[in-house]
Amino acid sequence: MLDPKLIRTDIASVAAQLKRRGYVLDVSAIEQLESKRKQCQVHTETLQSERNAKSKSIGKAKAAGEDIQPLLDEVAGLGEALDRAKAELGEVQQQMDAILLGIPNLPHESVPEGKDENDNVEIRRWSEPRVFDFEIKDHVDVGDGLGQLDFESASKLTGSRFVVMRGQLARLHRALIQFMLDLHTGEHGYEEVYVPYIVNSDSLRGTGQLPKFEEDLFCVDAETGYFLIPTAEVPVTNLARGEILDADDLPLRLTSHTPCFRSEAGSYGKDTRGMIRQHQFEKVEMVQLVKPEQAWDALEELTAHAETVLQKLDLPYRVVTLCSGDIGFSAAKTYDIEVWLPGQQAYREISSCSCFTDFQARRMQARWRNPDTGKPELVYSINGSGLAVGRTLVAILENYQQADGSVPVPDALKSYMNGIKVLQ
RNA sequence: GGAGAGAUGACAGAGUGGCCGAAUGUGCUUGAUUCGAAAUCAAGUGAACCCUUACGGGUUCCGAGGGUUCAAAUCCCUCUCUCUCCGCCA
Repeated sequence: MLDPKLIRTDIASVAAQLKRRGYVLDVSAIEQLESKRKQCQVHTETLQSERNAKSKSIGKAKAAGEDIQPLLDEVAGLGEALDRAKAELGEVQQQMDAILLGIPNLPHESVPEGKDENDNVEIRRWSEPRVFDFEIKDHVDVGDGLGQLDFESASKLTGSRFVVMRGQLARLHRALIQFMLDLHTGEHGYEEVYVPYIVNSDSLRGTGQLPKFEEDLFCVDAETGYFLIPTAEVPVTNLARGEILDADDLPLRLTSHTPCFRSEAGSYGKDTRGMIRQHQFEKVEMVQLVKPEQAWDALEELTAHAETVLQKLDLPYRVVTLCSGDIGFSAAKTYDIEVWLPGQQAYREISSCSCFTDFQARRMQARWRNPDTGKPELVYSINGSGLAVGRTLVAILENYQQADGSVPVPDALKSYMNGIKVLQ
């Protein structure tokens, strides 16, 4: 959520910044609603103040043993007027909230101008795609050749966009999770957290998935408003919801491994082959909650932490800055890390690292106490995948494959594989 | 699943209709005292929002939501969560 004060005082500038991302702010509607809100609120609060004063005098008169009937008569019509004013104000506020919750974050000034993903800017590459001297397979064929990757069983068990892994491959998948968590906790200064995989709608509103993107989620129970998490970002960031953090605890660095569940509504026909786009996948997530002045450095740092995973696995990748038209709803700036997939002859997203400024924090009232002012102020939130485990497995299968169909275990994972050096 | 108890400020804890945004204690901040510290004394110490250039004024918040009333932390209803005991269970 944007700062309502900013929208009130400088709506032209807000509209101009939102235009960069292709969002048209309905300025006149907001201005109209705002003036109505002001009028209603002042009116309502005046009535309330009046009622409070009168009620107080009734109390005093009664205590003094005076006749309170004249005072009661005076206040008689107030209640109804107040009810009407409250109802009107509530309606206006509800409309305003609905608008505010639907406005995306302002892109950071360093975000390149652009319309869609074609305008994203590559900022660096690491390592070179390997040159193969045999006909390469994609991960589906590699996994199938190993007899350890099974989409048919998964579709029998559930439906499309699920997978079953077996044996060494299943173990490699688990090893990746272990490796990533060990790296982030051991070398990057993150605290590991275990969190619920089902969250309530308040949490989803806090990080920005609701109310706008409900169709992307799996609802567990409409009655309770419980949803499966689409990313660990939701439960982990919401740990700070409604809290006032100690300045000494910042920056707060948390990492968590969770499954992620996405309905993938609207992506019919996209990435239907293989385990690139699944309804269920594992991810190790990094979240940082920081003071505003630390935020942009923290985004660079967190992105580097994600890159380290790929470097240690020796997987070629590039980093792109998403352009103003392609950044997500809640983000002010996003770096996508894209790993090289030989099977597709393309770089594909494997991590998305974003700074949300105070956008999420305002929605969830996540604050820290600034010792300089003594006042609670909104934290800045940053998160990124470190990494998407399924896609990392895909990258390993495709990049490490050998002519005979076997796949050597990356050095960084050997200690987790109980002696297995090659998947075969 | 059954029975019971509870949810108040950073924490502990009082408060059963008006004088309660809330006693008291602890903590914290500032000042006094001290060479300094401890102890002691004094003052201050929640949040959100609105109006106002400002000074200042106002509204809301005692788990959440609804209701009764001129007036609700206090009464009524619903829900959530916590604790104790029993049952069941990974």
